[in-house]
Amino acid sequence: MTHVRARPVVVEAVRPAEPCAICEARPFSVCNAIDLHDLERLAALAVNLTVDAGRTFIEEGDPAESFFNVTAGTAKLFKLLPDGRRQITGFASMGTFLGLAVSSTYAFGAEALEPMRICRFSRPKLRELLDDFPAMEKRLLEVASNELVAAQEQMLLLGRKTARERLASFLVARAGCLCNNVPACGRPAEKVMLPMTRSDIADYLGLTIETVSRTLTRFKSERLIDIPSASEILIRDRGALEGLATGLR
Amino acid sequence: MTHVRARPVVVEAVRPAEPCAICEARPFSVCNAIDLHDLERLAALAVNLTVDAGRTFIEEGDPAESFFNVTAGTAKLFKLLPDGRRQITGFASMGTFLGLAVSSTYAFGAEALEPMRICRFSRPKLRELLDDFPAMEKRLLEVASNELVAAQEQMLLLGRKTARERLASFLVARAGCLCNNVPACGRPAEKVMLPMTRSDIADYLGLTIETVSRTLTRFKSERLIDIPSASEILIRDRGALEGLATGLR
DNA sequence: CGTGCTTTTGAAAATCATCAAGTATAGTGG
DNA sequence: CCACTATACTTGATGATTTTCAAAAGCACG
Repeated sequence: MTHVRARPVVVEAVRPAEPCAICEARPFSVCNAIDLHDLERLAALAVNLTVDAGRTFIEEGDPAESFFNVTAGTAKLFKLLPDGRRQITGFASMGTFLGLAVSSTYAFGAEALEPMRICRFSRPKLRELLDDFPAMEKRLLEVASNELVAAQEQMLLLGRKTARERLASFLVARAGCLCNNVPACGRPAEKVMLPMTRSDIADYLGLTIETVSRTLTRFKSERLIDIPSASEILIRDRGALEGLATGLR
Repeated sequence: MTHVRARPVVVEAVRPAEPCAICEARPFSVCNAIDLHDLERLAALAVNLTVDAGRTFIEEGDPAESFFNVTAGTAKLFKLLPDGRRQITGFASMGTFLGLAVSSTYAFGAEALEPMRICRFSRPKLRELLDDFPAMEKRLLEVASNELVAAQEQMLLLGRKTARERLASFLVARAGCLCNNVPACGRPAEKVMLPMTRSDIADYLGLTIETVSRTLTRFKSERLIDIPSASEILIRDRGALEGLATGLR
Protein backbone atom coordinates (compact mmCIF):
# COMPACT_ATOMS: atom_id res chain seq x y z
CA MET A 1 0.00 0.00 0.00
CA THR A 2 1.26 3.42 -0.89
CA HIS A 3 2.36 5.62 1.94
CA VAL A 4 -0.51 7.86 2.95
CA ARG A 5 0.37 11.15 4.51
CA ALA A 6 -1.00 11.75 8.01
CA ARG A 7 -4.06 13.94 7.80
CA PRO A 8 -3.72 17.41 9.24
CA VAL A 9 -5.46 17.84 12.56
CA VAL A 10 -7.08 21.06 11.42
CA VAL A 11 -9.57 21.16 8.59
CA GLU A 12 -7.88 23.68 6.44
CA ALA A 13 -6.86 24.51 2.93
CA VAL A 14 -3.33 23.45 2.10
CA ARG A 15 -1.33 22.92 -1.07
CA PRO A 16 -0.94 19.22 -1.52
CA ALA A 17 2.12 18.26 0.48
CA GLU A 18 2.60 15.44 -1.97
CA PRO A 19 2.45 16.44 -5.61
CA CYS A 20 -0.22 15.24 -8.01
CA ALA A 21 2.38 12.77 -9.28
CA ILE A 22 1.65 10.33 -6.49
CA CYS A 23 -2.09 11.08 -6.15
CA GLU A 24 -3.96 7.79 -5.76
CA ALA A 25 -7.04 9.29 -7.37
CA ARG A 26 -5.26 10.44 -10.52
CA PRO A 27 -5.63 7.19 -12.48
CA PHE A 28 -9.41 7.47 -11.93
CA SER A 29 -9.74 11.16 -12.67
CA VAL A 30 -9.48 13.68 -15.48
CA CYS A 31 -6.10 14.63 -14.08
CA ASN A 32 -4.53 11.65 -15.82
CA ALA A 33 -4.90 13.60 -19.08
CA ILE A 34 -1.98 15.73 -17.90
CA ASP A 35 1.50 14.46 -18.76
CA LEU A 36 3.73 13.53 -15.87
CA HIS A 37 6.15 16.40 -16.49
CA ASP A 38 3.28 18.92 -16.50
CA LEU A 39 1.88 17.82 -13.18
CA GLU A 40 3.74 20.60 -11.35
CA ARG A 41 1.47 23.04 -13.10
CA LEU A 42 -1.60 21.10 -12.00
CA ALA A 43 -0.36 20.78 -8.44
CA ALA A 44 0.20 24.53 -8.29
CA LEU A 45 -3.50 25.10 -8.97
CA ALA A 46 -4.95 22.45 -6.72
CA VAL A 47 -5.84 23.15 -3.13
CA ASN A 48 -6.28 19.97 -1.16
CA LEU A 49 -9.01 20.06 1.46
CA THR A 50 -10.32 17.80 4.18
CA VAL A 51 -14.07 17.57 4.52
CA ASP A 52 -15.67 16.12 7.65
CA ALA A 53 -18.45 13.58 7.28
CA GLY A 54 -21.81 15.31 7.14
CA ARG A 55 -20.39 18.58 5.95
CA THR A 56 -22.03 20.27 2.94
CA PHE A 57 -19.21 21.60 0.78
CA ILE A 58 -21.28 22.61 -2.23
CA GLU A 59 -24.48 24.54 -1.62
CA GLU A 60 -27.10 24.47 -4.40
CA GLY A 61 -27.56 27.97 -5.77
CA ASP A 62 -24.28 29.36 -4.43
CA PRO A 63 -21.93 31.10 -6.88
CA ALA A 64 -19.98 28.39 -8.68
CA GLU A 65 -16.46 29.59 -8.00
CA SER A 66 -14.66 26.27 -7.91
CA PHE A 67 -14.30 22.90 -9.51
CA PHE A 68 -13.62 19.96 -7.24
CA ASN A 69 -11.96 16.64 -7.69
CA VAL A 70 -12.65 13.94 -5.13
CA THR A 71 -9.49 12.15 -4.01
CA ALA A 72 -10.88 10.14 -1.09
CA GLY A 73 -14.22 9.39 0.54
CA THR A 74 -17.75 9.68 -0.85
CA ALA A 75 -20.23 12.52 -1.23
CA LYS A 76 -23.88 12.63 -2.10
CA LEU A 77 -25.06 15.11 -4.73
CA PHE A 78 -28.61 16.38 -4.39
CA LYS A 79 -31.29 18.81 -5.37
CA LEU A 80 -33.97 20.12 -3.02
CA LEU A 81 -37.54 21.33 -3.34
CA PRO A 82 -38.67 24.23 -1.13
CA ASP A 83 -40.59 21.94 1.25
CA GLY A 84 -37.56 19.74 1.83
CA ARG A 85 -38.20 16.95 -0.64
CA ARG A 86 -34.82 15.80 -1.85
CA GLN A 87 -33.50 13.98 -4.89
CA ILE A 88 -30.01 12.56 -4.73
CA THR A 89 -28.70 12.73 -8.28
CA GLY A 90 -25.55 10.73 -7.68
CA PHE A 91 -22.70 9.76 -5.43
CA ALA A 92 -19.20 11.11 -5.96
CA SER A 93 -16.17 9.08 -4.97
CA MET A 94 -12.48 8.93 -5.78
CA GLY A 95 -11.77 10.47 -9.16
CA THR A 96 -15.13 12.18 -9.62
CA PHE A 97 -15.04 15.71 -10.93
CA LEU A 98 -17.66 18.16 -9.61
CA GLY A 99 -18.86 21.58 -10.68
CA LEU A 100 -18.81 21.30 -14.45
CA ALA A 101 -21.82 23.59 -14.80
CA VAL A 102 -21.62 26.44 -17.27
CA SER A 103 -23.99 28.40 -15.09
CA SER A 104 -22.69 30.86 -12.53
CA THR A 105 -24.31 28.96 -9.67
CA TYR A 106 -24.15 25.34 -8.57
CA ALA A 107 -27.12 23.33 -9.80
CA PHE A 108 -26.82 20.84 -6.94
CA GLY A 109 -25.50 20.50 -3.41
CA ALA A 110 -22.82 18.09 -2.21
CA GLU A 111 -22.43 16.64 1.26
CA ALA A 112 -19.72 14.30 2.53
CA LEU A 113 -20.94 10.85 3.57
CA GLU A 114 -17.58 9.97 5.02
CA PRO A 115 -14.47 11.98 5.80
CA MET A 116 -13.26 13.18 2.41
CA ARG A 117 -10.32 14.71 0.69
CA ILE A 118 -10.98 16.90 -2.30
CA CYS A 119 -8.91 19.08 -4.58
CA ARG A 120 -10.31 22.52 -5.25
CA PHE A 121 -9.57 24.49 -8.42
CA SER A 122 -10.66 28.05 -9.04
CA ARG A 123 -12.77 28.15 -12.19
CA PRO A 124 -10.75 30.87 -14.00
CA LYS A 125 -7.50 29.08 -13.21
CA LEU A 126 -8.84 25.78 -14.40
CA ARG A 127 -10.12 27.51 -17.52
CA GLU A 128 -6.54 28.58 -18.27
CA LEU A 129 -5.29 25.09 -17.63
CA LEU A 130 -7.85 23.61 -20.01
CA ASP A 131 -6.85 26.11 -22.69
CA ASP A 132 -3.25 24.93 -22.37
CA PHE A 133 -4.06 21.24 -22.18
CA PRO A 134 -6.75 20.29 -24.71
CA ALA A 135 -6.28 16.66 -23.72
CA MET A 136 -7.81 17.46 -20.36
CA GLU A 137 -10.75 19.17 -22.00
CA LYS A 138 -11.24 16.04 -24.10
CA ARG A 139 -11.19 13.88 -20.99
CA LEU A 140 -13.70 16.19 -19.38
CA LEU A 141 -16.00 15.80 -22.36
CA GLU A 142 -15.67 12.03 -22.12
CA VAL A 143 -16.50 12.12 -18.44
CA ALA A 144 -19.48 14.39 -19.06
CA SER A 145 -20.71 12.10 -21.83
CA ASN A 146 -20.52 9.10 -19.56
CA GLU A 147 -22.38 10.94 -16.82
CA LEU A 148 -25.05 11.84 -19.33
CA VAL A 149 -25.51 8.19 -20.19
CA ALA A 150 -25.72 7.35 -16.49
CA ALA A 151 -28.24 10.14 -15.98
CA GLN A 152 -30.46 8.74 -18.74
CA GLU A 153 -30.26 5.31 -17.17
CA GLN A 154 -31.32 6.86 -13.85
CA MET A 155 -34.26 8.60 -15.55
CA LEU A 156 -35.40 5.21 -16.81
CA LEU A 157 -35.13 3.88 -13.27
CA LEU A 158 -37.00 6.79 -11.69
CA GLY A 159 -39.68 7.04 -14.33
CA ARG A 160 -40.44 3.44 -15.14
CA LYS A 161 -39.01 0.88 -12.71
CA THR A 162 -40.79 -0.64 -9.71
CA ALA A 163 -39.40 -0.38 -6.18
CA ARG A 164 -37.95 -3.90 -6.41
CA GLU A 165 -36.34 -3.14 -9.75
CA ARG A 166 -34.87 0.09 -8.41
CA LEU A 167 -33.26 -1.60 -5.42
CA ALA A 168 -31.97 -4.44 -7.59
CA SER A 169 -30.48 -1.92 -10.05
CA PHE A 170 -28.87 -0.06 -7.18
CA LEU A 171 -27.29 -3.16 -5.65
CA VAL A 172 -26.05 -4.53 -8.96
CA ALA A 173 -24.54 -1.17 -9.91
CA ARG A 174 -22.85 -0.88 -6.52
CA ALA A 175 -21.57 -4.42 -6.72
CA GLY A 176 -20.25 -3.82 -10.21
CA CYS A 177 -18.38 -0.79 -8.96
CA LEU A 178 -18.70 0.54 -12.48
CA CYS A 179 -21.61 2.89 -12.23
CA ASN A 180 -22.56 5.38 -9.57
CA ASN A 181 -19.21 7.07 -9.92
CA VAL A 182 -17.50 4.18 -8.25
CA PRO A 183 -14.13 3.57 -9.87
CA ALA A 184 -13.63 0.16 -11.41
CA CYS A 185 -12.15 -2.18 -8.85
CA GLY A 186 -11.51 -5.44 -10.59
CA ARG A 187 -14.16 -8.10 -10.72
CA PRO A 188 -17.57 -7.48 -9.20
CA ALA A 189 -17.64 -7.97 -5.46
CA GLU A 190 -20.15 -10.13 -3.67
CA LYS A 191 -19.94 -7.76 -0.74
CA VAL A 192 -21.52 -4.34 -1.23
CA MET A 193 -20.60 -1.60 1.21
CA LEU A 194 -23.16 1.16 1.66
CA PRO A 195 -21.65 4.36 3.02
CA MET A 196 -25.04 6.05 2.73
CA THR A 197 -28.10 5.76 4.97
CA ARG A 198 -31.44 4.23 4.02
CA SER A 199 -32.71 7.77 3.71
CA ASP A 200 -30.02 8.54 1.14
CA ILE A 201 -30.81 5.39 -0.80
CA ALA A 202 -34.50 6.32 -0.76
CA ASP A 203 -33.79 9.84 -2.00
CA TYR A 204 -31.55 8.41 -4.72
CA LEU A 205 -34.16 5.91 -5.92
CA GLY A 206 -37.22 8.12 -5.55
CA LEU A 207 -38.69 5.99 -2.74
CA THR A 208 -39.26 6.27 1.02
CA ILE A 209 -37.02 4.86 3.74
CA GLU A 210 -39.70 2.35 4.63
CA THR A 211 -40.02 1.00 1.10
CA VAL A 212 -36.23 0.63 0.86
CA SER A 213 -36.11 -1.24 4.15
CA ARG A 214 -39.08 -3.49 3.34
CA THR A 215 -37.75 -4.31 -0.12
CA LEU A 216 -34.31 -5.24 1.20
CA THR A 217 -35.90 -7.39 3.90
CA ARG A 218 -37.93 -9.12 1.22
CA PHE A 219 -34.82 -9.70 -0.94
CA LYS A 220 -33.26 -11.28 2.11
CA SER A 221 -36.23 -13.58 2.73
CA GLU A 222 -36.06 -14.53 -0.95
CA ARG A 223 -32.38 -15.49 -0.54
CA LEU A 224 -31.26 -12.86 -3.05
CA ILE A 225 -29.09 -11.09 -0.50
CA ASP A 226 -27.84 -11.19 3.09
CA ILE A 227 -27.72 -8.18 5.36
CA PRO A 228 -24.93 -8.75 7.91
CA SER A 229 -25.22 -5.14 8.99
CA ALA A 230 -27.20 -2.15 7.81
CA SER A 231 -24.23 -0.79 5.88
CA GLU A 232 -23.20 -4.04 4.29
CA ILE A 233 -25.01 -6.32 1.88
CA LEU A 234 -23.98 -9.65 0.42
CA ILE A 235 -25.17 -10.59 -3.03
CA ARG A 236 -26.38 -14.20 -2.97
CA ASP A 237 -28.16 -14.43 -6.30
CA ARG A 238 -26.63 -11.97 -8.68
CA GLY A 239 -28.42 -13.40 -11.69
CA ALA A 240 -31.84 -12.87 -10.18
CA LEU A 241 -30.94 -9.34 -9.13
CA GLU A 242 -29.63 -8.53 -12.59
CA GLY A 243 -32.80 -9.89 -14.12
CA LEU A 244 -34.88 -7.68 -11.85
CA ALA A 245 -32.63 -4.69 -12.53
CA THR A 246 -33.05 -4.95 -16.29
CA GLY A 247 -36.81 -5.23 -15.94
CA LEU A 248 -37.30 -8.84 -16.96
CA ARG A 249 -40.36 -10.41 -15.44
CA MET B 1 -42.76 -7.07 -26.88
CA THR B 2 -41.42 -7.28 -30.38
CA HIS B 3 -38.23 -5.50 -31.01
CA VAL B 4 -38.82 -3.28 -34.01
CA ARG B 5 -35.72 -2.82 -36.01
CA ALA B 6 -35.18 0.63 -37.45
CA ARG B 7 -35.64 0.75 -41.13
CA PRO B 8 -32.73 2.39 -42.88
CA VAL B 9 -33.11 6.11 -42.87
CA VAL B 10 -34.60 7.11 -46.17
CA VAL B 11 -31.54 8.54 -47.64
CA GLU B 12 -31.70 11.31 -49.97
CA ALA B 13 -28.31 11.44 -48.34
CA VAL B 14 -26.98 14.55 -49.97
CA ARG B 15 -24.34 17.09 -49.23
CA PRO B 16 -26.13 20.15 -48.02
CA ALA B 17 -27.33 21.97 -51.10
CA GLU B 18 -26.80 25.14 -49.16
CA PRO B 19 -23.55 25.33 -47.24
CA CYS B 20 -23.39 25.47 -43.45
CA ALA B 21 -22.89 29.21 -43.82
CA ILE B 22 -26.58 29.81 -44.25
CA CYS B 23 -27.81 27.00 -41.96
CA GLU B 24 -30.67 28.29 -39.83
CA ALA B 25 -29.78 25.89 -37.05
CA ARG B 26 -26.17 26.98 -36.79
CA PRO B 27 -26.74 29.84 -34.32
CA PHE B 28 -28.38 27.33 -31.98
CA SER B 29 -25.86 24.53 -32.41
CA VAL B 30 -22.26 23.63 -31.66
CA CYS B 31 -21.47 24.41 -35.29
CA ASN B 32 -21.32 28.12 -34.46
CA ALA B 33 -17.98 27.41 -32.79
CA ILE B 34 -16.50 27.12 -36.29
CA ASP B 35 -15.34 30.33 -37.91
CA LEU B 36 -17.14 31.45 -41.03
CA HIS B 37 -14.15 30.83 -43.27
CA ASP B 38 -13.77 27.27 -41.96
CA LEU B 39 -17.35 26.30 -42.63
CA GLU B 40 -16.38 24.70 -45.95
CA ARG B 41 -14.56 22.07 -43.97
CA LEU B 42 -17.61 21.45 -41.80
CA ALA B 43 -19.93 21.32 -44.80
CA ALA B 44 -17.67 18.73 -46.43
CA LEU B 45 -18.24 16.38 -43.50
CA ALA B 46 -21.95 16.90 -43.00
CA VAL B 47 -24.50 14.76 -44.76
CA ASN B 48 -27.93 16.30 -44.67
CA LEU B 49 -30.80 13.84 -44.33
CA THR B 50 -34.57 13.97 -44.34
CA VAL B 51 -36.33 11.87 -41.71
CA ASP B 52 -40.04 11.12 -41.99
CA ALA B 53 -42.28 11.60 -38.99
CA GLY B 54 -42.43 8.41 -36.94
CA ARG B 55 -39.16 7.03 -38.22
CA THR B 56 -36.60 5.76 -35.71
CA PHE B 57 -33.22 7.04 -36.88
CA ILE B 58 -31.20 6.01 -33.84
CA GLU B 59 -31.73 2.54 -32.42
CA GLU B 60 -30.67 1.96 -28.82
CA GLY B 61 -27.84 -0.55 -28.72
CA ASP B 62 -26.83 -0.15 -32.36
CA PRO B 63 -23.17 0.63 -33.14
CA ALA B 64 -22.69 4.35 -32.63
CA GLU B 65 -21.20 5.24 -35.99
CA SER B 66 -22.51 8.75 -36.36
CA PHE B 67 -23.13 12.02 -34.61
CA PHE B 68 -26.23 13.94 -35.59
CA ASN B 69 -27.18 17.57 -35.52
CA VAL B 70 -30.86 18.44 -35.75
CA THR B 71 -31.51 21.25 -38.20
CA ALA B 72 -35.32 21.10 -38.37
CA GLY B 73 -38.18 19.25 -36.68
CA THR B 74 -38.32 17.46 -33.35
CA ALA B 75 -37.33 14.00 -32.16
CA LYS B 76 -38.01 12.08 -28.99
CA LEU B 77 -35.09 10.34 -27.28
CA PHE B 78 -35.93 7.25 -25.28
CA LYS B 79 -34.80 4.16 -23.47
CA LEU B 80 -36.76 0.91 -23.35
CA LEU B 81 -37.16 -1.96 -20.91
CA PRO B 82 -37.54 -5.49 -22.32
CA ASP B 83 -41.30 -5.55 -21.67
CA GLY B 84 -41.86 -2.33 -23.57
CA ARG B 85 -41.91 0.17 -20.74
CA ARG B 86 -40.42 3.35 -22.13
CA GLN B 87 -38.75 6.42 -20.67
CA ILE B 88 -38.38 9.45 -22.89
CA THR B 89 -35.20 11.16 -21.73
CA GLY B 90 -35.63 14.32 -23.78
CA PHE B 91 -36.77 15.98 -26.95
CA ALA B 92 -34.30 17.11 -29.58
CA SER B 93 -35.07 20.08 -31.81
CA MET B 94 -33.19 22.54 -33.96
CA GLY B 95 -29.57 22.82 -32.88
CA THR B 96 -29.51 19.73 -30.67
CA PHE B 97 -26.50 17.50 -31.01
CA LEU B 98 -27.02 13.73 -30.64
CA GLY B 99 -24.73 10.79 -30.15
CA LEU B 100 -22.11 12.18 -27.82
CA ALA B 101 -21.64 8.83 -26.10
CA VAL B 102 -18.12 7.53 -25.59
CA SER B 103 -19.48 4.01 -25.80
CA SER B 104 -19.45 2.11 -29.06
CA THR B 105 -23.23 1.75 -29.04
CA TYR B 106 -26.06 4.25 -28.72
CA ALA B 107 -27.42 4.47 -25.19
CA PHE B 108 -30.82 5.65 -26.39
CA GLY B 109 -33.11 5.59 -29.39
CA ALA B 110 -34.38 8.57 -31.35
CA GLU B 111 -37.61 8.84 -33.31
CA ALA B 112 -38.87 11.77 -35.35
CA LEU B 113 -42.07 13.39 -34.05
CA GLU B 114 -42.37 15.54 -37.14
CA PRO B 115 -40.63 15.54 -40.50
CA MET B 116 -37.02 16.36 -39.68
CA ARG B 117 -33.81 17.40 -41.26
CA ILE B 118 -30.60 16.27 -39.61
CA CYS B 119 -26.91 16.51 -40.40
CA ARG B 120 -24.97 13.30 -40.01
CA PHE B 121 -21.25 13.19 -39.22
CA SER B 122 -19.16 10.04 -39.11
CA ARG B 123 -17.58 9.74 -35.69
CA PRO B 124 -13.96 9.38 -36.88
CA LYS B 125 -14.36 12.36 -39.20
CA LEU B 126 -15.87 14.47 -36.48
CA ARG B 127 -13.09 13.37 -34.16
CA GLU B 128 -10.60 14.84 -36.65
CA LEU B 129 -12.60 18.01 -36.89
CA LEU B 130 -12.66 18.39 -33.11
CA ASP B 131 -8.91 17.89 -32.98
CA ASP B 132 -8.48 20.75 -35.42
CA PHE B 133 -11.05 23.04 -33.82
CA PRO B 134 -10.72 22.98 -30.03
CA ALA B 135 -13.35 25.72 -29.88
CA MET B 136 -15.91 23.22 -31.05
CA GLU B 137 -14.83 20.73 -28.43
CA LYS B 138 -15.27 23.45 -25.83
CA ARG B 139 -18.76 24.18 -27.10
CA LEU B 140 -19.55 20.49 -26.96
CA LEU B 141 -18.45 20.39 -23.33
CA GLU B 142 -20.66 23.38 -22.58
CA VAL B 143 -23.61 21.70 -24.25
CA ALA B 144 -22.96 18.45 -22.39
CA SER B 145 -22.70 20.35 -19.09
CA ASN B 146 -26.02 22.04 -19.70
CA GLU B 147 -27.65 18.75 -20.57
CA LEU B 148 -26.28 17.29 -17.38
CA VAL B 149 -27.93 20.07 -15.40
CA ALA B 150 -31.20 19.47 -17.25
CA ALA B 151 -30.90 15.74 -16.56
CA GLN B 152 -30.51 16.38 -12.84
CA GLU B 153 -33.56 18.62 -12.89
CA GLN B 154 -35.48 15.83 -14.61
CA MET B 155 -34.34 13.33 -11.96
CA LEU B 156 -35.77 15.65 -9.32
CA LEU B 157 -39.03 15.72 -11.27
CA LEU B 158 -39.20 11.95 -11.77
CA GLY B 159 -38.11 11.05 -8.27
CA ARG B 160 -39.90 13.58 -6.13
CA LYS B 161 -42.59 15.61 -7.86
CA THR B 162 -46.32 14.83 -7.93
CA ALA B 163 -48.24 14.34 -11.18
CA ARG B 164 -49.55 17.92 -11.01
CA GLU B 165 -46.07 19.29 -10.40
CA ARG B 166 -44.66 17.27 -13.28
CA LEU B 167 -47.23 18.55 -15.75
CA ALA B 168 -46.80 22.11 -14.51
CA SER B 169 -43.00 21.82 -14.87
CA PHE B 170 -43.43 20.44 -18.37
CA LEU B 171 -45.76 23.22 -19.51
CA VAL B 172 -43.66 25.99 -17.98
CA ALA B 173 -40.49 24.60 -19.54
CA ARG B 174 -42.18 24.30 -22.93
CA ALA B 175 -43.62 27.78 -22.66
CA GLY B 176 -40.25 29.17 -21.67
CA CYS B 177 -38.74 27.58 -24.75
CA LEU B 178 -35.51 27.48 -22.82
CA CYS B 179 -35.39 23.95 -21.59
CA ASN B 180 -36.26 20.67 -23.30
CA ASN B 181 -33.77 21.46 -26.01
CA VAL B 182 -36.04 24.10 -27.38
CA PRO B 183 -33.97 27.00 -28.65
CA ALA B 184 -34.63 30.34 -27.03
CA CYS B 185 -37.30 32.17 -28.95
CA GLY B 186 -37.71 35.55 -27.35
CA ARG B 187 -40.15 36.08 -24.53
CA PRO B 188 -42.11 33.16 -23.14
CA ALA B 189 -45.16 32.33 -25.20
CA GLU B 190 -48.64 31.96 -23.83
CA LYS B 191 -49.31 29.37 -26.48
CA VAL B 192 -47.56 26.04 -26.07
CA MET B 193 -47.40 23.74 -29.06
CA LEU B 194 -47.09 20.03 -28.30
CA PRO B 195 -45.66 18.06 -31.22
CA MET B 196 -45.74 14.91 -29.07
CA THR B 197 -48.69 12.69 -28.12
CA ARG B 198 -50.11 12.23 -24.61
CA SER B 199 -48.30 8.93 -24.58
CA ASP B 200 -44.99 10.68 -25.22
CA ILE B 201 -45.68 13.22 -22.50
CA ALA B 202 -46.54 10.39 -20.11
CA ASP B 203 -43.34 8.52 -20.95
CA TYR B 204 -41.35 11.71 -20.50
CA LEU B 205 -42.86 12.50 -17.10
CA GLY B 206 -42.98 8.95 -15.75
CA LEU B 207 -46.80 8.85 -15.72
CA THR B 208 -49.60 7.15 -17.68
CA ILE B 209 -51.57 8.65 -20.54
CA GLU B 210 -54.65 8.74 -18.35
CA THR B 211 -52.96 10.67 -15.56
CA VAL B 212 -51.62 13.20 -18.06
CA SER B 213 -55.05 13.66 -19.58
CA ARG B 214 -56.83 13.92 -16.23
CA THR B 215 -54.29 16.37 -14.84
CA LEU B 216 -54.54 18.64 -17.88
CA THR B 217 -58.33 18.52 -17.70
CA ARG B 218 -58.13 19.51 -14.06
CA PHE B 219 -55.74 22.40 -14.86
CA LYS B 220 -58.31 23.54 -17.36
CA SER B 221 -61.16 23.40 -14.87
CA GLU B 222 -58.98 25.37 -12.47
CA ARG B 223 -58.46 28.06 -15.12
CA LEU B 224 -54.70 27.48 -15.22
CA ILE B 225 -54.76 26.59 -18.90
CA ASP B 226 -56.97 26.28 -21.96
CA ILE B 227 -56.86 23.34 -24.36
CA PRO B 228 -58.02 24.57 -27.77
CA SER B 229 -56.83 21.33 -29.31
CA ALA B 230 -54.95 18.29 -28.07
CA SER B 231 -51.69 19.58 -29.48
CA GLU B 232 -52.03 23.13 -28.28
CA ILE B 233 -52.24 24.57 -24.78
CA LEU B 234 -52.74 28.15 -23.65
CA ILE B 235 -51.19 29.24 -20.40
CA ARG B 236 -53.74 31.26 -18.45
CA ASP B 237 -52.11 31.47 -15.03
CA ARG B 238 -48.40 31.21 -15.47
CA GLY B 239 -47.68 32.22 -11.87
CA ALA B 240 -49.73 29.39 -10.45
CA LEU B 241 -48.13 26.88 -12.82
CA GLU B 242 -44.65 28.09 -11.93
CA GLY B 243 -45.46 27.79 -8.25
CA LEU B 244 -46.62 24.22 -8.79
CA ALA B 245 -43.58 23.45 -10.93
CA THR B 246 -41.13 24.56 -8.27
CA GLY B 247 -42.93 22.52 -5.64
CA LEU B 248 -44.43 25.31 -3.56
CA ARG B 249 -47.57 24.30 -1.75
C1' DC C 1 -69.13 8.62 -43.67
C1' DG C 2 -66.82 4.92 -41.95
C1' DT C 3 -62.27 3.39 -39.91
C1' DG C 4 -58.60 3.67 -36.88
C1' DC C 5 -56.21 6.25 -33.75
C1' DT C 6 -55.78 9.42 -29.90
C1' DT C 7 -57.86 11.40 -26.08
C1' DT C 8 -61.03 11.68 -22.38
C1' DT C 9 -63.66 9.86 -18.64
C1' DG C 10 -65.13 6.41 -15.15
C1' DA C 11 -64.55 2.64 -11.74
C1' DA C 12 -61.68 -0.66 -9.48
C1' DA C 13 -57.16 -2.16 -8.03
C1' DA C 14 -52.40 -1.77 -6.58
C1' DT C 15 -48.22 0.03 -5.39
C1' DC C 16 -46.11 2.87 -2.62
C1' DA C 17 -46.51 6.60 0.99
C1' DT C 18 -47.83 7.95 5.47
C1' DC C 19 -48.48 7.35 10.21
C1' DA C 20 -47.06 4.91 14.22
C1' DA C 21 -44.51 1.93 17.19
C1' DG C 22 -40.95 -0.84 18.37
C1' DT C 23 -35.93 -2.51 17.84
C1' DA C 24 -31.10 -2.12 16.79
C1' DT C 25 -26.91 0.56 16.72
C1' DA C 26 -23.56 3.99 17.75
C1' DG C 27 -21.78 7.42 20.33
C1' DT C 28 -21.25 9.71 25.15
C1' DG C 29 -20.24 10.35 29.61
C1' DG C 30 -20.29 8.47 34.10
C1' DC D 1 -17.38 -1.15 31.09
C1' DC D 2 -21.96 0.02 31.25
C1' DA D 3 -25.99 2.61 31.20
C1' DC D 4 -28.17 6.36 28.55
C1' DT D 5 -29.41 8.96 24.70
C1' DA D 6 -29.89 9.92 19.97
C1' DT D 7 -30.21 8.23 15.60
C1' DA D 8 -31.06 4.86 12.22
C1' DC D 9 -33.52 0.99 10.90
C1' DT D 10 -37.37 -2.30 10.80
C1' DT D 11 -42.07 -3.67 10.96
C1' DG D 12 -47.16 -3.07 10.98
C1' DA D 13 -51.62 -0.84 9.83
C1' DT D 14 -53.86 2.46 7.14
C1' DG D 15 -54.47 5.55 3.34
C1' DA D 16 -53.88 8.08 -1.02
C1' DT D 17 -52.07 8.90 -5.42
C1' DT D 18 -51.53 6.78 -9.46
C1' DT D 19 -52.18 2.73 -12.34
C1' DT D 20 -54.94 -0.49 -14.57
C1' DC D 21 -58.94 -1.91 -16.90
C1' DA D 22 -62.79 -0.51 -19.65
C1' DA D 23 -65.45 2.18 -22.72
C1' DA D 24 -67.08 6.32 -24.86
C1' DA D 25 -66.00 10.56 -27.37
C1' DG D 26 -63.24 13.28 -30.54
C1' DC D 27 -60.42 13.73 -34.71
C1' DA D 28 -57.90 12.83 -38.95
C1' DC D 29 -57.89 10.59 -43.20
C1' DG D 30 -59.07 7.90 -47.07
